[in-house]
Amino acid sequence: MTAAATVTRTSQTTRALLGLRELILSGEFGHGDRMSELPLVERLGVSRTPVRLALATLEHEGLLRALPAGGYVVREFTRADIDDATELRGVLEGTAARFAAERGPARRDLRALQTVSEKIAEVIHQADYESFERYVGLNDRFHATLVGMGGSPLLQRALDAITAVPFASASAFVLTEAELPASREILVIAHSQHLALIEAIEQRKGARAENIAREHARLALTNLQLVLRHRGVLSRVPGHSLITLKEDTAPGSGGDGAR
Amino acid sequence: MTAAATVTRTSQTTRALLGLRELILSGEFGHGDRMSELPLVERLGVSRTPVRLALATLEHEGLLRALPAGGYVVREFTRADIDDATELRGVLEGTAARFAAERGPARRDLRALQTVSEKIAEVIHQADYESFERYVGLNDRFHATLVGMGGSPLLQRALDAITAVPFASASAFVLTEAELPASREILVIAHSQHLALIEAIEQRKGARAENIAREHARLALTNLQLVLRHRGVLSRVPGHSLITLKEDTAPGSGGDGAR
DNA sequence: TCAGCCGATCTTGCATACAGGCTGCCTGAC
DNA sequence: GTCAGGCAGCCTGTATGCAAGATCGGCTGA
Repeated sequence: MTAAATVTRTSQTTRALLGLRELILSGEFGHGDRMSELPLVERLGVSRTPVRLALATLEHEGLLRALPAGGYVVREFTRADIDDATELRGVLEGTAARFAAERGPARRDLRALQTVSEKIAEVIHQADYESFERYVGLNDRFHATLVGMGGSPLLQRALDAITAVPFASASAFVLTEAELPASREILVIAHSQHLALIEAIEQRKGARAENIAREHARLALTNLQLVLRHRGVLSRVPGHSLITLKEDTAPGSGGDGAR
Repeated sequence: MTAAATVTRTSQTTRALLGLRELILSGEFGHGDRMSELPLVERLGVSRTPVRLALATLEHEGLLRALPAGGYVVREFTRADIDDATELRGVLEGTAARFAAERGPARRDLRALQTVSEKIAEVIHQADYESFERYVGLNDRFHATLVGMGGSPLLQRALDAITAVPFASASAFVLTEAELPASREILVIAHSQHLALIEAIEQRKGARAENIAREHARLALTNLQLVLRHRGVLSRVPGHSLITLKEDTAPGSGGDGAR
């Protein structure tokens, strides 16, 4: 107890939650795998109580599915789930943008969006991997600011629930495509949408802002299609083991199809 | 949900969850009240473990708020929260309607909507309290069918999260206004919107369906305003004790303000 | 050889014991 | 009289013990 005391002030439940999410998203468990408590206790170094609480939380988040007879299994996500989650993210972010426009954005929020946007403009004109990493951070900040400008905690909660789905977050595939040729063009398009979004909000054009945000989210699906044409890179996205793409069962190739 | 079916399998956690929700919504606890575990154990007749699990669930649902130092308090809902929740419900139901229209509705789903709609048409032309009760059931069924037609489990989840907010469900105020004169007119309007919605979905006009569903949700706010003009009836809505309407804090009246 | 039944083990759900921390009150000293 | 310090009670987080249930495998009988 004293040994790890310096490591963390976090509670056991938090440690269990983070550890479990990491285990699941890293592909340690595939979809359908049962999450028995005792092995997890051993694995995570905490007792059953926090593990059980973390499991319940992950079920609420949608990463696990509760069995009728008790216990949890890792959920499966289909291509349709990703499409749905992305579309819904667009709908909700669009609503946030509309709210921001209708209610009149705060001057400092607009400035924040513009500042992030300018930094993004610098980053996307470089092609190195580090720039892509910076882009992810900036992009997330842009979206977080935007959602915050909606001024609705409930909306924020709903969005958090949606983006818990693997692959549904705003910059899910950016790092994946860092090495793909067409990637930079997509970032350019995304940046132009950001600019248009800022303009629409500034001019308090709610409907336009909403539509732009929706279309902006759909760009992620273009990303997905791009990534799917280069199968190899998919495996570096966290949570890829939870996805089942029907056409993915390539005939004859075998590989890890053993399971 | 499945009311009678699960009665036999009543786990302690489920009992605690239902009991707690009942306690909170019935006004037993006001907003800001701390939900200590031991008193609840005594009250609900189950041990701390299921109580704790139920508390965590209610926090995920949004009815409770976790304190930084540990423990939970009953959340407070403002008028802005209700407005937001209603608008968001409209956005999500609108999305469900759009999905249904775009993907092409199943024949039997359309029939179901029409059947419910015809029954509603009969009910709204009677003014007795029983008819209002039947209306609530039919209305909920209409909305549930509509959301199901969206074909998106994620959307369904998000909507469940929204309507957990007191006053945000589709027929939150209907029973309240059963005795108010203007109520029947509102039901007539709602019914006409239902019909338009069915038509739009049938004709696969997604944008129209979406807009109608949004406006349909906003009708609930008209309801709310109507109810607020007759303060007395508000107290029979479940969860009213969680709402703080700013103008509602009459100065000096005291009453149960003793906390 | 196959099907059905029985038992053992694993697993979860529940209860409770234990420890640490926070709050608030009380008392003593200045 | 006031302030500070300490103490006690409560409250939560965590661990573990216990029992019921489900599942799986093996054995037996037809």
